[in-house]
Amino acid sequence: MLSRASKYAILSTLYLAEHASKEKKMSVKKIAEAIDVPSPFLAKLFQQLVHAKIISSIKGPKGGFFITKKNGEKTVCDIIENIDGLHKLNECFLGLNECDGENPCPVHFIVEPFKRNILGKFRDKSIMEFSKEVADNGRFLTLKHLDLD
Amino acid sequence: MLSRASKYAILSTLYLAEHASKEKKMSVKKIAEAIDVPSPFLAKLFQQLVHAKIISSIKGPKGGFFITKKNGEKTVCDIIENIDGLHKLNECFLGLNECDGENPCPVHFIVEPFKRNILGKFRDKSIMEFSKEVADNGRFLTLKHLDLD
DNA sequence: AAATAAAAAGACCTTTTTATCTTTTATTTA
DNA sequence: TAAATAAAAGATAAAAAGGTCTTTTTATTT
Repeated sequence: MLSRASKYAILSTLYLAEHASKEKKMSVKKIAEAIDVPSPFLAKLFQQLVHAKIISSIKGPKGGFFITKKNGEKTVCDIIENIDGLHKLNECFLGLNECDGENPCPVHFIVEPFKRNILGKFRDKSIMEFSKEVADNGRFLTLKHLDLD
Repeated sequence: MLSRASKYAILSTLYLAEHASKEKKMSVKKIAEAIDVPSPFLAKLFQQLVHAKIISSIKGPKGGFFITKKNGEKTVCDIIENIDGLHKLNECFLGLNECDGENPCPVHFIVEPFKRNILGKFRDKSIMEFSKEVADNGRFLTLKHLDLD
């Protein structure tokens, strides 16, 4: 449904939102290590996110990435739109070109409510709100293998 | 979520279930045309499905693919398992390695019920039952651009 | 038996996605 | 102002997915 690129972008943006600010910028390398994604790949993604004004960056020593108040008003939808394109979230689960209430695929009425639900979540909550929720609930965002015992 | 290969395999198996039988076998070419998928690619997929005893085939003139009563007892889950592997249906929506009720990703509680739902549908209904449902509801299974006006 | 039709098998090609490497540019600090 | 640091930009490489082609095998029909 989502490409790995979008997933990386979402996770690292949420990570940024929680852990960085204009006063505490973070380098790609640190973020990549924290959530365990390949750092040159993440660097590329961040270029796109900066371009789309979803995150901010400053070059040079003490530089890095961070999220401004304005950035934080963007949504996860904006991330997906800029990396994968929103259609990726809307495609028919079985790949039919025309699949809607009028002409549904065999699983349309199972998939459709889910899509509406997740799209709503991604569109109606700002990244800052989303990030706050994640932090409040103590959720991890890393791809690392957690050692829970 | 599902690869194109799995989607092709599901659609064409359901198509077979509805339109072919031991008495009326169908060639790859005809099926590929009917649902508009690349026929050499479908041929490859069908090899795997025959191997997994999800569909049957006879070589030579008047040969082709069809579904026996025994075949029809298999499920869509079986198809997915043989083409993509079932894990594809179970992966975390945001790509986290460990994502469950104990340690949920930010959208886990939206995604999990949906996954249970669709997995149930794919596992508890046989291909024959599934196909009957599709036929009864007059659903189309083609990837073609339908001319509805 | 020969011709033919269809699937099986396997090699091969193309495109997309994922990932890396190198060079350039901007910023800071000593 | 030089050295160091970090992102930007762009070229390249590797892997996976998607798709095609050719040859072989099997079965049927004439």
